Amino acid sequence: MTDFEQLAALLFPDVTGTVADLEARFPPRSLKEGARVTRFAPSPTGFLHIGGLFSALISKLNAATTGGVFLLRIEDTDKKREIDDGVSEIIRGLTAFGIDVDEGVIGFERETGDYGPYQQSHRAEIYHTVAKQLVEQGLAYPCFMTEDELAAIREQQEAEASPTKGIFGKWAKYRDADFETQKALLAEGRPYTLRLRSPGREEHRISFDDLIKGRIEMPENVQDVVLLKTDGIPTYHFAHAVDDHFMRTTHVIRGDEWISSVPLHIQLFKTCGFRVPKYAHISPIMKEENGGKRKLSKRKDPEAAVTYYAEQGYPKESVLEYLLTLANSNFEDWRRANPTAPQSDFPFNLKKMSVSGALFDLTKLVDVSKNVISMFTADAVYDGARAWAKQYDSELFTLLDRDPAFAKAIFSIDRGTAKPRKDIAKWNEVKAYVAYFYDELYANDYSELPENITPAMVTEVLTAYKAAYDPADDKDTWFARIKALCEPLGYTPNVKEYKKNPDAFKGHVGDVSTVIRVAVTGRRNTPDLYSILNILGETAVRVRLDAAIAAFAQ
RNA sequence: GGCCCGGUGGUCAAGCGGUUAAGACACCGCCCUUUCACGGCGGUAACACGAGUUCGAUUCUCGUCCGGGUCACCA
Repeated sequence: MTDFEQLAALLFPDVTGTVADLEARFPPRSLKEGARVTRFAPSPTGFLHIGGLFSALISKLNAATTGGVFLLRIEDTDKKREIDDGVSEIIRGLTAFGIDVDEGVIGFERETGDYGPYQQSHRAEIYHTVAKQLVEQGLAYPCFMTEDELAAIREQQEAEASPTKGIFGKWAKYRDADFETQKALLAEGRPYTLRLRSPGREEHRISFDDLIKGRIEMPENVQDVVLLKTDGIPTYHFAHAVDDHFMRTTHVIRGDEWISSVPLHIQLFKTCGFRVPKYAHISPIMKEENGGKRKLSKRKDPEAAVTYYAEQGYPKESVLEYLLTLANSNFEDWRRANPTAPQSDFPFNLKKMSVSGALFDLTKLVDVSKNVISMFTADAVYDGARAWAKQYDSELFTLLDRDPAFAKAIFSIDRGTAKPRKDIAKWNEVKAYVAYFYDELYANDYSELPENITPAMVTEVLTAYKAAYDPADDKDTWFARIKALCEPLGYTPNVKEYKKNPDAFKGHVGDVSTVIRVAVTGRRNTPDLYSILNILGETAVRVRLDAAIAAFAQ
């Protein structure tokens, strides 16, 4: 037995299997040519970030459009930062936006697929098996440096303005320790980390082709990075190499904050004897702040959390649709050409992703969402609004739930036409939109009446209209009736005529309509009045008309 | 500071050596119209800067400036 082998046996007495066993246990996938295996690998440290959702979406799309596999892996190797409900939080966020995983973690302690476990905290045996092999081959070594020593080194490197920092060269105190020393230290029970014995040379440069950013050239990694922490848990880097190899990930899609560690990752894959996956680094979603750009921050920006969109009541389709416009700029063209096609039909292309970070534009989201909702059926609007209200607005929920047909009738106004209304961008706007249809929400002080309408005019118009009102009218007769009201009262049914000769009339048919509209809805601006009257029904209309007449009686 | 990446209207963005420099959002105006919304038409507004290369640079090269990322036993 070589010293390395003896050391490995000492370090990993519990490891019985070999890397070859793992290769057999997690064989290459039999997928059709070109199928991509992608993954979303968040750590459960808080709410799901909109940037996380974005990269999950991209990964999902890549797998889906190539007939591959999209898997969810939980990177819970840092128990300090972990939060209790972290995993559920992530899964809730993903499913809320319809991003279903093909494989991996699907719930608390629940997972599906043959390449698991998919939670890193359950994969210790796998990491240790690989680590052991690395030690046997002399590619990794135990490092007994203390936190204090490390801190001192950092300080010194800082003072010397050393361009490359970290543990390498003369700083790597235990890199070349002989077996006797190691054995003695181990016997003492000294805590240690397992470090990579980096084969890199400072003057070497490597390059790789990022699927989004293109060819990138960087210095080779020379640092003896930590592979296993003192507690035996792997660092991100080591876990990434091991997991993405044995889960047979073909395309690693992640935020571009990782780009600077790609040289390390490539080196890790190679020294482990793994094939290097393809990388695609996504630019972060940014926010504007006093003229500058910065990453959306979990702390400062409520809109960073995906829950924000659910709370506001943006349908998931809207958020996805917006994210897609950020992802592929030709998405909007495609959407115009295919207004009703499901998003999954869009031929997503990684290569068309923007290289630089986009500012998150809430205004644009609102516009996108209005378009999305305008394509919904009344039933879908009802369902969306009701589901939202159930959680966030009990008063609205009660109203909606009480009479579905009534609510759907409201949502049906102008819906399904070539030019649907676009009044609603998110469900929290629904209450205001439907308010005057419900006596519980309806309040009218007639303050919306325009300045030029006098109380006397209100009284005469309303009295006349009340007499003429016939709920059985179809739309044309209804409007004809209103026009007929005009002349006896001194208004003109012809707006153009009024504009030509404003002094000859008290007003025009628009003013008459406005009086009725305000009397019945309390608003100057509403959708089609005829529809509103119909939905309200004769009784309610008459009650409101009478109330208005009474209000202006004195 | 070292190492990377980026810089086209306010925002998202096409463009890849010769274009009147697309389009979308926002904004403004007009039209349609019983209000609003929708829709239609039109408008304001951009290649960070400086040198090269070239007959010709938004497109290529270099420099400057600006922005972002990263330099942990965090991911």
